[in-house]
Amino acid sequence: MKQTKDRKAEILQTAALLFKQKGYSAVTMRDLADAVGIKAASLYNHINSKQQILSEIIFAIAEDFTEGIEEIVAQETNAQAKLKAVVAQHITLTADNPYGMAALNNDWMHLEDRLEYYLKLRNQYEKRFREIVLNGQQSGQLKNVSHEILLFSVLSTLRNLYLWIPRKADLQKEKLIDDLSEILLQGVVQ
Amino acid sequence: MKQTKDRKAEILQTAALLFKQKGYSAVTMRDLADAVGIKAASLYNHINSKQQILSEIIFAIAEDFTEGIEEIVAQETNAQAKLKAVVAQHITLTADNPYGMAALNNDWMHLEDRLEYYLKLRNQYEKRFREIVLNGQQSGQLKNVSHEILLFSVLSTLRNLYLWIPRKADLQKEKLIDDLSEILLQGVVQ
DNA sequence: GTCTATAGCCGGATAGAC
DNA sequence: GTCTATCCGGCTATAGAC
Repeated sequence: MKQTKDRKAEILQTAALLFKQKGYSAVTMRDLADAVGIKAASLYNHINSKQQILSEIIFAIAEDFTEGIEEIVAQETNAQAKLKAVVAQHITLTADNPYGMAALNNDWMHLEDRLEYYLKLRNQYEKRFREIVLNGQQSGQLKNVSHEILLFSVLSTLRNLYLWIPRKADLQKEKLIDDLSEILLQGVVQ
Repeated sequence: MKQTKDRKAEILQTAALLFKQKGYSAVTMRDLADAVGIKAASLYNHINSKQQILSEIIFAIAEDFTEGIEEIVAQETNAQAKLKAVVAQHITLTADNPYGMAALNNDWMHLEDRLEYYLKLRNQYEKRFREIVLNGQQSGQLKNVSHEILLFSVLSTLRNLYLWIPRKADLQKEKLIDDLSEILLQGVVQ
């Protein structure tokens, strides 16, 4: 009834929502089919396997992040501006696709054939982020605490945005970028 | 061969490790038995069900957190000291049981009978945390940004410690408490 | 306390009619 | 493009021997 392309997008979107709620392994093809309103066997006219669904959801986002941080690193701005740009990127990509972000964060270990490629992208992302932090410390803009703790702390918050953003119905993106950057960069104490 | 009590502790500990790696649903009783070095059927001499394993892992920690934050709230100290005490509690409990923390964070939705009790404990914890933040804002110690964003940001980092602490073989707990409190409270900019 | 064997159910995926 | 029917393998859990 529906066109293949629309239906496939609907399947991927619904799958991402279910993966967020229960995790990849706990979602069955029958669960997914029910949520879409068709029978499990019919899913296979649009996708080849459950594994392919996970892979498409994850890499659509992972590649955006990798490209985005390369642009930020290339900017001729100071470390503080680069960190704010990273915060903005996380907020923008998470707001666009919060359930996909959940899969990226929580279900990557269930990737099979493309697990190595995922790990490569993630390591590349963290390497670029680390460069920004180390440069900021060398130039005296950022505190000389362990860059590992700094990286862990900021990235933990950014990676968890998917838990928080969908609850804000009327998301004021620019305000969130300003407020969260302020908290992460300047702290919470008056 | 082994005593029931030792074996049960070994099973719970091994299960927590496997749950961290793949999530509750993707870990089979055969996986767990293999990792312990016995056959799947033998697990049932020590535990009643897979569900009971998850429940015991999660509530052992969840109750510690709930009790701990009640003590912190009751302290006669300012908001900054209370927040540092919360950071210290998270670091201590995570260092004691990092894999259990993973289950607490990622697998709680697979609780069946005791899901409501879990949600009650979690809501109580967040309520106490929110009280600390709101009091700190009213007394002028903490910035007047949205307390929701502040809470989300700090709690995201603390809840992700389980990903980071096990990688630090020679964890210097007191130093980590100082450094992470500094970053979360005072920010990263010089 | 551990084993082998197996019950009974549910998982992903395919075949073929419409 | 969706359906019914089904394969077959893997799942949790139990029975009963040692």
